[in-house]
Amino acid sequence: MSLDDRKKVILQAIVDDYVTTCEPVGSKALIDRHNFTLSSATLRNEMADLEKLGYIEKPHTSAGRIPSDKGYREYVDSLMHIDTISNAEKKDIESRIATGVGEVTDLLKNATNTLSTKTGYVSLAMTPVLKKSYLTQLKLLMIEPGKALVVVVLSAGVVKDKLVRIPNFLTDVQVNEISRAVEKQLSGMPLDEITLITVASSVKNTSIPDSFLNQVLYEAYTAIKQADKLDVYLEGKNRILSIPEFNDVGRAKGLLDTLSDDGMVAGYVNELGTEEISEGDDSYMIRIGQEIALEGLEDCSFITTTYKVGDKISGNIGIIGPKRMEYSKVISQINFVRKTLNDEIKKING
Amino acid sequence: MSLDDRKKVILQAIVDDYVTTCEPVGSKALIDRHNFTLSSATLRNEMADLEKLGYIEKPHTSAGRIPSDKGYREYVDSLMHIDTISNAEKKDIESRIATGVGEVTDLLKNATNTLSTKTGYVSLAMTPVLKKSYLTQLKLLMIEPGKALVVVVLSAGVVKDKLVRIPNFLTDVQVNEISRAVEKQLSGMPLDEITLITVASSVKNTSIPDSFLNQVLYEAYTAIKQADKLDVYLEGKNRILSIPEFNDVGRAKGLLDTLSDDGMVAGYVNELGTEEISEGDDSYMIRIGQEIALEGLEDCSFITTTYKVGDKISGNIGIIGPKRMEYSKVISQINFVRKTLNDEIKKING
DNA sequence: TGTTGGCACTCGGATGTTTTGAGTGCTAAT
DNA sequence: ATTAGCACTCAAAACATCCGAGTGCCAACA
Repeated sequence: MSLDDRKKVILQAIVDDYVTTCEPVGSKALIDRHNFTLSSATLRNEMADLEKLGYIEKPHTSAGRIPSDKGYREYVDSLMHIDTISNAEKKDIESRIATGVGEVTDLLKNATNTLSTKTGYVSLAMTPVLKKSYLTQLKLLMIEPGKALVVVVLSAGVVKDKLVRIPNFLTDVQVNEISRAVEKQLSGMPLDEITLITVASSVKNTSIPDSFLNQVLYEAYTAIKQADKLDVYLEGKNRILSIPEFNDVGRAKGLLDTLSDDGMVAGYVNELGTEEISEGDDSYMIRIGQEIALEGLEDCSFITTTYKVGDKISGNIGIIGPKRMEYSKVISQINFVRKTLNDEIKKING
Repeated sequence: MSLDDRKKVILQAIVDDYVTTCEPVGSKALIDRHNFTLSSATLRNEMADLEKLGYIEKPHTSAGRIPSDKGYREYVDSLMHIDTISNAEKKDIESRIATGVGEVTDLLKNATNTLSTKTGYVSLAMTPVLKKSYLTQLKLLMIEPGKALVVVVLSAGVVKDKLVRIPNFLTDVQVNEISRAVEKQLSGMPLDEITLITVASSVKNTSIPDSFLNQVLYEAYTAIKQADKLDVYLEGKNRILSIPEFNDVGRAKGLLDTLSDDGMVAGYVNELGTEEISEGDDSYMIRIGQEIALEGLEDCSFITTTYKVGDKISGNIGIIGPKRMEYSKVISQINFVRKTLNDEIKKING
């Protein structure tokens, strides 16, 4: 017994109905809402089959059916047709993303914000994976005696900085000297090849005592390594509380607690990101329910896609919502956000 | 009829009990837990009086009493005695705050984090009020053709920066020239005296065409103004979901929605901050329930205190919790965090 | 006059019972 | 293979009951 066409149509209808009503759907209700040329009895038989095959399940004996993870999977893989997105909405998304932008991270913030508002779910974006990028500039900027700003510029156009302490008596001129020497040595070097040793060995023959020099270089090193860190933008966490599935404070807290651990989310998404995403214009990845290996997300789906910074560097952007989600709509939105984001990044990085 | 000593003791007992049990307290229970030399009947009379006076109220006819806002107010103003804080806890707080610190904002983040963990409530801190401070440095740093980093250093030791777009053909040397000119003109100037005009008029007689120069200066100006912005650090929002009062998703959402509007919270706290806080070592401000003019915080209390950066500049730090809160404990913690924060800031700004 | 034991009363919350109705599976007829 | 029909299930809603911590008030007492 496998999924014949009729079963597919029925499964599709069940998912569609459940998504909109959030209530288990029964044979009668299904007949009412769609004009099947079927009796409810036949439908029941088919539904019993679908259940045996694992595509739908019953919360309890005398209730309707809800899609299982496998059912959703079948749905997103081969049943749904992706929405088109109206021109008005396109305009809206474009203007939201392009507003008040100075650098790539601004775009990411805007994009997550937009996604969250548009979908009504939690959205997230990660900064580009910088490991694959290299250092283009490093500047030490004297702020006042004992304090300097390390400015790190990476190939992806990402700029990070860090305020560090330096020996009190170092002069403006000396700091400049170090700055130039380090930059000369390191610029162009891939980030993961930069070690404390390469940094330390970059400056030689200066008037500055070694021990102090090393202190400065160490700070420069940590600043570089810190720039390497993945940042996560999560938007719209509060919206979780509006989702019926999370009407229970306990559940909501479970989910929110997990989400508030940026590192954990980042790690997970990053891992996913290494999996293959086909290279089309409309490519995305979906993780449904138990497929998500994060505590508290058992009733959620995770839809991510990738954006690009230049040729090789990419990052992830996507949303987290309930399994019971209007996939077709959300996916169309994500795809358009991704497209806009890519375009805008190109504009910035010219 | 006013609050005689016995009534005060009773009110105190009611608040204490209610805070720990989260259940309306009745005459019998009160007698059981405290060894009053009173019968429950007398107690009932006294409680009826306290109710008439508005210090306590009944959720419904046949229930015990809970403190009213006025009751809490009386409690915090004259009934409670502030906890002392153990040495172990002091050490803990000190180490949490002083760990991994580079600049003042790091301290603030650590401090809010500490406060939230220690109290179990939401904690918040605001960056120093910068209006009273002045500009000490302004640097334009060429990143690549068309892009520059504006670094703004303020008297409070606060460093902010912003990546801006500049005309493509401007050279490193030209950017430096502008940078020096602007800094020379503006450094030492109070932030609120800096206007687009003062910035624009700071550079004269250069080789750069006016229209392009103006573009750069405009970006510098917005960067300065942006540095002027108050930042709010809010920590531990999730903890709200663990508070019995907010076991209801609707309420929790109301509160969280308000809190997620940083600007609104900042505005409110800032307004409060202008009110007088006495200058003792242990000074704090409490707003209880309806006294808080923010939607969704009707069942909350707001405890804030101020920290200092140098002589004149100060910022706020505090917590938001349920009205039903162990005030004495929380206040002692806030005070110690404040003290530690002040000490550490002095260390940094030396 | 303030205190106290006593008592009738209240009412939210817990517990138990009944009803309802949408849903199911199965069977026999088409 | 499809379908009408029927007996059965069970969560949720509606209704009923009970319990007890709590109250206010009164009359008696120090």
